[in-house]
Amino acid sequence: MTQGEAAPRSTRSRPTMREVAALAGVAIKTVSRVFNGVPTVDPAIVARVREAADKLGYRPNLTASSLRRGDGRTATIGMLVEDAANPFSAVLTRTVENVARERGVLVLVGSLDEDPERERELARALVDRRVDGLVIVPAGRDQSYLINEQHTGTCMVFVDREAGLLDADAVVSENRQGAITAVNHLLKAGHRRIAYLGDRASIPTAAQRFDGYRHALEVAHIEYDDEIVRHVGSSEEAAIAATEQVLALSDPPTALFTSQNFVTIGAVRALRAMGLQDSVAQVGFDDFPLADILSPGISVIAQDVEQVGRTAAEMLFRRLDGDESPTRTVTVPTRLIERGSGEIPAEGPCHD
Amino acid sequence: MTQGEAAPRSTRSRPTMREVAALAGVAIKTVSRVFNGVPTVDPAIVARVREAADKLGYRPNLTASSLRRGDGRTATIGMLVEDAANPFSAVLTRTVENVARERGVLVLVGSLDEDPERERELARALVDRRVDGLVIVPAGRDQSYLINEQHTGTCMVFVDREAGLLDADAVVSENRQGAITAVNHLLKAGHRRIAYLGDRASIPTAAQRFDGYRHALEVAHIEYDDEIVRHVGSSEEAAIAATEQVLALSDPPTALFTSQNFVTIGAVRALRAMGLQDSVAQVGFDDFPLADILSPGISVIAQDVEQVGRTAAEMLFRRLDGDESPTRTVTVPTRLIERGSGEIPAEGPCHD
DNA sequence: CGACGCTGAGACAACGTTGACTGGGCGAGA
DNA sequence: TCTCGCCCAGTCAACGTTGTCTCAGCGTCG
Repeated sequence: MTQGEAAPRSTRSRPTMREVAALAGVAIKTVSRVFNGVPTVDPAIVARVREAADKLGYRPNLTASSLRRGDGRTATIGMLVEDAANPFSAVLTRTVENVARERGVLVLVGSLDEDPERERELARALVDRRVDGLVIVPAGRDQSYLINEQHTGTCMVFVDREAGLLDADAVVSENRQGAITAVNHLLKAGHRRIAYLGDRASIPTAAQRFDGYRHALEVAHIEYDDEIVRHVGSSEEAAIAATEQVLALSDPPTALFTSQNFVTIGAVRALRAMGLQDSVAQVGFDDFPLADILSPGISVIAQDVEQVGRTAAEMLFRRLDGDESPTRTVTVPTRLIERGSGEIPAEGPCHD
Repeated sequence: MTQGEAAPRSTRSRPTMREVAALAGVAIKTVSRVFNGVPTVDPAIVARVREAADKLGYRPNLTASSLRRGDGRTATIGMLVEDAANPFSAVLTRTVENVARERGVLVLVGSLDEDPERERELARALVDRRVDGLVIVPAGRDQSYLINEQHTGTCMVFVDREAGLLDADAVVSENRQGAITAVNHLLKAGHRRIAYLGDRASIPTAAQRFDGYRHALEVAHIEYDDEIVRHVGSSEEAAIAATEQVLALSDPPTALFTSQNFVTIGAVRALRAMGLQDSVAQVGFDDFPLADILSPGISVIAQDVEQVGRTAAEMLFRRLDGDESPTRTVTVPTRLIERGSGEIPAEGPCHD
């Protein structure tokens, strides 16, 4: 809490083309031409205009420009994620930003916190600012409120989950197959009693992963037991509690499939607190930093978040460039990373 | 890569107030009044206008509005961070977003990757879009290029590092004192040979932390030895290499002060690879997820990123509300979190 | 030497909206 | 009954820019 000096505020207002034109002794339209790189302007005049602009500290007003311009483009896209602070959303944002930057496009970011109401509000706020396109990780299950915007030319791509009640492009991870891979991996290590701990079942990705879990068990002829299935939401605390509960059962699981990031971490904490990290196997869905450095390392089904983000951004810009092909959903593969926790063998009598 | 249906694109263009007015049978100005909540409109007319707007799917154009409006506010601020994907930046972004949201303000985000050129480009891009204010984690050491914008009424707050050659508000963490605390903590555990591993010295925060390191050693009458000081940048790989190097010295350090996030994590990896995690002490600057779950847990000087972000956003909005008090720099305290790695005692002959 | 095309710059209107002003209708007070 | 003032909706211009059109000047070719 230091230093200072008289703060010079809003002394003069921002110069406009009019003022630059006056100083350079040309018409306003000529200034416009110079700043738009129109080649039919006398180099001497270009120099005079540039000089005048520099002297005044002139910067073009993109909002006015986009208003007048034919295409009405704002060179801005909107991005709605679950929470800008979480690693998945952060990496996604950055990847989209990278693609956008190549085209001089900036990204407006909003966090939804899984609140469908907020999703609508923020989507509207973005539309009101006339963003050229939207990248949305939807919180709700009904995006029909965007149907109007879609018809009036706002391009949009959904990420991680498909849009509900709206025909739109989407990029998703291979959730169901990833879950199947995870469970099969545990089965291969001899486990027959595998708990499922995941996010609320109302969340589409969670539902798909759960579906994969059930499918894999069914194929292996293992009876489904909802005693060892918990849809706990995405908090570490809830995951810790759930882990403790299932392991306190009279017939506890020998392996855990944790289908969401924070759930995985919560389970890791719980296992360590109980000293079971080396005897209960675990495979998590979604990789996380330092998963490899724990002991044992945590085996995961890793999503390729960069690929998801890049694909989504590229699809969006292709639409903006006029692609009118039918909408599609691109599925990005996941892959198993073995680090130790998923390879812990089942204890007790061997069923092989 | 599935599904599809004829994609209906840009069929009609977005409706305007003119069209709503025509449908409702009123003047365009009346529509404007309705959407701005002006109370002197007949409720029956309000209803008619709203109905017409809904039928057309009308949404006001904020860019046009802000152009015409007296204050010229766009209800958008710009945020430039080091990398939207890294946890520090992501949390910062989210905190600023939260404060902005309360005021109906959206946030444009850009990543600088420590590139001063990019900083200028993106700052310009934001100014060209007439953002109401800027929150900047500066990459360069010279922000005088913003002097014009400052004088023409663009408010700005710098975060994590103060602005160079520009008198502007800033919110920074207690870097020097935090480093002193870290080193003192290691001294208290009996260490006399403490390595410094940090980001490039050209980065202001790194320089301040390094300064704290030297100061603490000086106060403790320990001779400075640049054999065990490495300014390695912010990559894990470089940190791993540096850690290996200093520990391979004939007179290796018994403790490490790692002054940056990725450096800390790199050192953690290197120590584990060498099996030294329980014999070489370590204190890191900046907390990171799962630091507590490692064994030993990693002791850190934690920055209060939320507080930094919130403070910066609040300062910015106070300026936007007309605060013309002298600029100031707010310093947010850091705190030591003991988790084990920093409490490992010095081996060998005791000097006490 | 005159008509013509071309080059380069300016005039004007418009993008979608709102600030400032105008004007019609109506009730109240003289 | 007339006037004054108020209430409410409409007209007009302007925000900063660019698309369209116009026009002056000049070189060229028949």
